[in-house]
Amino acid sequence: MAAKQRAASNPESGVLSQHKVISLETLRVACKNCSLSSLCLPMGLSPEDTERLDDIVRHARPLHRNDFLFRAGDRFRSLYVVKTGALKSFAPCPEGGEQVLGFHLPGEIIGLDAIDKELHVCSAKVLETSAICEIPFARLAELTATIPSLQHQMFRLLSKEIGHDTEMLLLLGKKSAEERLAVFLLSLSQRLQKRGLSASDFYLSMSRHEIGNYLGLAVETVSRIFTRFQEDGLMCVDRKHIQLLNLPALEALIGSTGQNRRQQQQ
Amino acid sequence: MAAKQRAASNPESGVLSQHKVISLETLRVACKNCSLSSLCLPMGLSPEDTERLDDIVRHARPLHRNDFLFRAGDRFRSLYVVKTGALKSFAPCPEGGEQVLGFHLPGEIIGLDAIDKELHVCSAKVLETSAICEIPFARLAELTATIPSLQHQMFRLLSKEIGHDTEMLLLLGKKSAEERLAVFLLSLSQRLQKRGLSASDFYLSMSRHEIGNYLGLAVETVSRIFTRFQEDGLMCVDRKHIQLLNLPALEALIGSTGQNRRQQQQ
DNA sequence: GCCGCCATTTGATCTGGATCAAGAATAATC
DNA sequence: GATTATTCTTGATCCAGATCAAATGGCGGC
Repeated sequence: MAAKQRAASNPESGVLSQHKVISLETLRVACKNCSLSSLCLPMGLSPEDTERLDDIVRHARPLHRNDFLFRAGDRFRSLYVVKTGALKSFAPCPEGGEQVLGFHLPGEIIGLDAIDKELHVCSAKVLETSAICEIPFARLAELTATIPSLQHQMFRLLSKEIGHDTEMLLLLGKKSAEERLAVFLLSLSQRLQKRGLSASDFYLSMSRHEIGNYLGLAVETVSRIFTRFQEDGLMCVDRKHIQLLNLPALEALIGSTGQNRRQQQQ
Repeated sequence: MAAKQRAASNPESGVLSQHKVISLETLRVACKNCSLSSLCLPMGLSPEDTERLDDIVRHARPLHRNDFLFRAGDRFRSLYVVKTGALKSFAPCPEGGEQVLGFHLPGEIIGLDAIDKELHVCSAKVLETSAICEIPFARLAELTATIPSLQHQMFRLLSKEIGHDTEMLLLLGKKSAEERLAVFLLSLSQRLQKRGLSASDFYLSMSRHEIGNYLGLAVETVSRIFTRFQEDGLMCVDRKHIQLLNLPALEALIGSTGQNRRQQQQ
């Protein structure tokens, strides 16, 4: 299987969107042995509690590009954790388009927004072959009731998601196109780094279209700004392959530097 | 009880921002007698469990316009529920402005985004004299561990907040200024109605500036669109006093009608 | 390897809403 | 009640980024 050789030969390569196939063995890794546990639900749990959590986690077979993990309207049963690969979640717009709500990398949890109505209001679609852990929510809720630290971890995760959405609101409400792209690239960079991959050299698993949609920009704008960043020596773009050549300069773009769009409030 | 007489004498008056003074008695109302319990944490709890929740809730003295409930950077200790009045929450922008993140009406919970980092990342400021229940989070977490339905209610609340943020992302990412205002007005209308107030006649407790900031628009745009809506017979605006004259037409503005801004995806 | 489709880039033009600039209406201060 | 400071409205102008239009380049399918 192709993935095994890749993983064995080059465990640190920043390959995010390469056409790799997931080895079945990868899927059998228990939470306690999972390299993502520090990013995921088991974070901070005792070994015993981690094992109890592990008992309810289902390790599904890998999904492939364009597969749906779930669709808007589906009944909510489980949360999902990305183990390898990448997904996007998006909400259908009443008029027929969609709003990309997020991209999900290994260790990230999908489906938290569906707990309230017990209904998925957005869809999740696979961007590149992905292995995904399924956590039936009813059983998780039973478990959290008896493991205080897991309960707290769940509260934290839900809260973190709110905090993230809040940052996005600020981004969409106040930042220029350039700043949005800079934030996007740096966010990807940091998240990949946390997963032990390169912070400055990676492959995009999403299209320019999806990036634009996510950031509230037209495809053309995304493309133009990528070119501009490249001209300015901030990055090197080759199709899906991204190299960030000047992280500090990108960070500077976000903060006080580039005057952002709309007026500042009273 | 003051709340009761108000409800009895004029249950439909849409007074949201009038300079009313909160009776001290209002503050003593236990959760089980609170008219907001159906919107708030106790929702679905048994009478006994509600009482246990009530034991940990602190009823603070009323806060006045421009008071801070908490500030960005404060240590997180408690969640807050608006009992009467209105608040706004906002995040400071790195460059010195702020992004209004939400307006909070009676029955709504503030502070969920701070659980993760145990730090408030946004500030909450009082728009009009408000009575607020404080719920120390540590004690709430103890309680949720022993009351499964309360735990579930907490999960639901957190999830609902995520869902709400998601809607805002769609609004800021894809909708025109007109649609944003329509969504804003209808959202207020619906929330007031849930609280037993008029859905079509109310007072705004926030400035045009704050509305614009919240919706990612300039003040001038807010003002202009209010005038336009008025010219079109959709509403009647007099300073802070709003009367929605044609709810269906406003709703139509949101959906398929007005072609919205940015392109539809892939 | 060849064909056709889709994604991406680049250029030209258009426009919604920002920004600038005054007034007008209210509210706060003394 | 006069004075000053806000907030809100309205008009004129500007511009970032959308939209339109085309050329180019990869890639999947066969």
